Amino acid sequence: MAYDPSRIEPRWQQHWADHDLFRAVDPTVPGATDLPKYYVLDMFPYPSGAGLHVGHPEGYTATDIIARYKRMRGFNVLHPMGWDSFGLPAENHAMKTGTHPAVTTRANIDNFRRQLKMFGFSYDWSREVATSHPGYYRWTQWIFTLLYNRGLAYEAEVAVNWCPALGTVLANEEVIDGRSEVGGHPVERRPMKQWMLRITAYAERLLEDLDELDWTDSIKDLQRNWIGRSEGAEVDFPVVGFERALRIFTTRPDTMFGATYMVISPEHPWVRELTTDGQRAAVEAYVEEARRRSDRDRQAAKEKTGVFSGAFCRNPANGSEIPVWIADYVMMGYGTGAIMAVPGQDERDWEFAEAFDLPILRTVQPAAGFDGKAYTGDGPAINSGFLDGLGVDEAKARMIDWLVEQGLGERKVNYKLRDWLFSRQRYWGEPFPLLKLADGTVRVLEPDELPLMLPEVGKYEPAGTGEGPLAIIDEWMNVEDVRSGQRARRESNTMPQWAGSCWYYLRFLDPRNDHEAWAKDKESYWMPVDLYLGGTEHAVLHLLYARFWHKVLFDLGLVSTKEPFRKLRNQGMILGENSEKMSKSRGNVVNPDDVIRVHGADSLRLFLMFMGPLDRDKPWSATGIEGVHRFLDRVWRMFFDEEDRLHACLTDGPIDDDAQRALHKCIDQVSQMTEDLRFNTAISQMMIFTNEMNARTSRPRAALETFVLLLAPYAPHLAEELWSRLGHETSLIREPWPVADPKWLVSDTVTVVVQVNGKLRDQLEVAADADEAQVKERALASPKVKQWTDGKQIVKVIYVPGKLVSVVVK
RNA sequence: GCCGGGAUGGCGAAACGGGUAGACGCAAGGGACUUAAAAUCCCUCGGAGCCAGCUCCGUGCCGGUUCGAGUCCGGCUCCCGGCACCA
Repeated sequence: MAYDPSRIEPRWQQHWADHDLFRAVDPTVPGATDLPKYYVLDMFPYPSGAGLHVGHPEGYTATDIIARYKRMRGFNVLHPMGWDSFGLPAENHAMKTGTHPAVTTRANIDNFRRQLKMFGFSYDWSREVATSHPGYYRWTQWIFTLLYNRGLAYEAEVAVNWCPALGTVLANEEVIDGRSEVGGHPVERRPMKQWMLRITAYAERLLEDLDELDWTDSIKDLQRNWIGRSEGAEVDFPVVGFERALRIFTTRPDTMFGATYMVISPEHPWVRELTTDGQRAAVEAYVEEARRRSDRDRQAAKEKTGVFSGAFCRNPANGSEIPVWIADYVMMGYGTGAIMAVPGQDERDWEFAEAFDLPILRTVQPAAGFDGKAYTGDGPAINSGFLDGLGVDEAKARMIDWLVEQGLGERKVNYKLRDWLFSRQRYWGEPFPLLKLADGTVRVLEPDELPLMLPEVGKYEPAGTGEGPLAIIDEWMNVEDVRSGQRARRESNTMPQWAGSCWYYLRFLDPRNDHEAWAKDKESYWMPVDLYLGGTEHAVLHLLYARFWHKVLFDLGLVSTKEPFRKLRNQGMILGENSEKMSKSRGNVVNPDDVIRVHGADSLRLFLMFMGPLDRDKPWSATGIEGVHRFLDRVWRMFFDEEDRLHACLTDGPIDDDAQRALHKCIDQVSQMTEDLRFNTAISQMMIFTNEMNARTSRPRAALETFVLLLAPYAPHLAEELWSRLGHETSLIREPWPVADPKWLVSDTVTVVVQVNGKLRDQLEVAADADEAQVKERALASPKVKQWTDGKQIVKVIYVPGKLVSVVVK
């Protein structure tokens, strides 16, 4: 009987479930905290209608290997799974078919769960959560009230992507080149009242605390760039003929003597006042045009545009009067929405100055040989009064000191990070837990009023007014507030999909708690997440939002760690066989159901890990999976003969030295590589061991048993089957992980290579403890070496113990 | 443009305090077993040279450091991801 996963796998999955072997033991259970804890988490999926494709389980397999490995190493492992189940696809489906998104979502979740279970992942399914479940979103709403009460949630008029044809607001991702992704209708910017979260208040901490995290540098860099900290100064430029001064932000206060004009954004609140009558018509036309253009259009335009306001400012550095221009290359959302333009040292300003014939003055001496336009490098200040001769850094510091002294400005740090637009004009999301009372105040709901349930709606289309489908459910929208006795209106917007995923890792700690979002003692035991694995696509938004919420919860004393995810890794993408991204339209999607039917879950798990390094993109290969399947066949045949009996080659008694060396090398390598998430090479090591044993007519049973334990995290079904057929009556889930004995890791002899002038000329087998003189002597005596040294002068002989002898001749 | 990451056989990849380049696997070719096929097992498998023992070349390109460079340094090219008029 050959290896047949379809007979083995369902049985062991059943066994694990029946014996509840993956349950994480809560710290409230006596004795639980004697064990060290390990929290290993996957980024939970959105349960789409298409089901899993092979990309999903790549990361899940990696975390499952770690979860199983850590259990064997004696950890109390928390390894949960859930569903990020609010979201657009189910709502779009509802618009087409009228099916309630909850119904679609439930069916999709059932399908995802079924597929995940086929892989034999060791999730603690008793902790499953879904963000769209009222028992979950009740607490999402509660966290929103915490944010609100801290002043971190506010309503503001912000320019959003309004699509008149679709009658709805679109997210930035849904707008392609100024048109709607769906239907290709024009999209315009339109100010609308929206809920915002003040993530910018945490910008500095979100940046600083990255340092202590075990994340890859590339992800940290992505977040750092996104936060975009820059140091500089805010400076007041008095407006000629006005009582007021125009405040600008600059990172180059040292170049102030070279500021030859000013620019304010078309959205700047002073545009109207600063504009002179003579310029009014031109300015109004320009501002109107800028308003119509989407951000994307504005950014795509290469040519600088702008218009003179008619007003002048006085440059505080040198007293000169400089014109104030209005141009859309300055954005209202950053700094003060106004700049001093220094064309001599800024490429954008240079371009604008050239286009509109404005004066250019260099205030930094360009490096010798510089023949470009704006010079942004370092150099001594020139044409800059008291700064002349100073380098850029020193001149900046001196200028800021002077500005502060004169009361003209101050040191200032700015961030690119913007506050988080937190409302969506959608149905399938968390309703905002608040009431807008008749007296104009807002009351957030108390915990005992939650959850605020989503009402049933007749149709899922947007209201057409820019509001979501909830806006027209009159009996839900307009209520009497029992606590204040006032008439009140609810919020018709819902929260974005990011909301639920901001804190799910906390709910997993205490998923069935009806009284609080999580119990404090459970939180302090399990947190932080020790390993978090997911795709790079969430490198910025999800991870930044979750960190933000976590820090707020930390400030409120509700969590015990500053950061939620101690170690973060990203899995790469599984590409189609043609090395293109898998997609239905490309026809290269691989369905795990099919693969498991043919090869079994263990083969698929193993192949996903064997393809290459975890973090790299890798193309699928139908023959590749046959290869690992063959490996598992060979493992099987290492134990059993054709009649399905334990192989006659299996020998009892002590393990011979060769087998010991092979085994302990395998233990050593697999342990290290598993720990380092280098699963591809760990599997290679297991293949090497198997090849070696299969070549032998005597296979020490004790060595093979130990090998089964190494295999267990990777191919758990097969390992359990082997373990039980070797006579063990209990699952190997909690068998101790083998430990390599160092004495079998060193051999008596080592191969030393001999190089002459850097080229390999011979290899010597020498005793591991041979001394240097002895090895050198043998190397020089070798005929193959002599061939290259005869008649030459030996200049030097280098010896690297146990590795090589390098002979230098002339 | 800026910030990351990458480039090694026909293919996926190994080599991670500089020290035998190509482990392991796939594909391919040859052989054994078989009436035949599948499966399995064995052998070959970077390129070139009177393919025997051997020599030369070879890790995207050009230089450098070193006894010795896939690995370190300087300068490029191409590919992937992110940001993008952020003052």
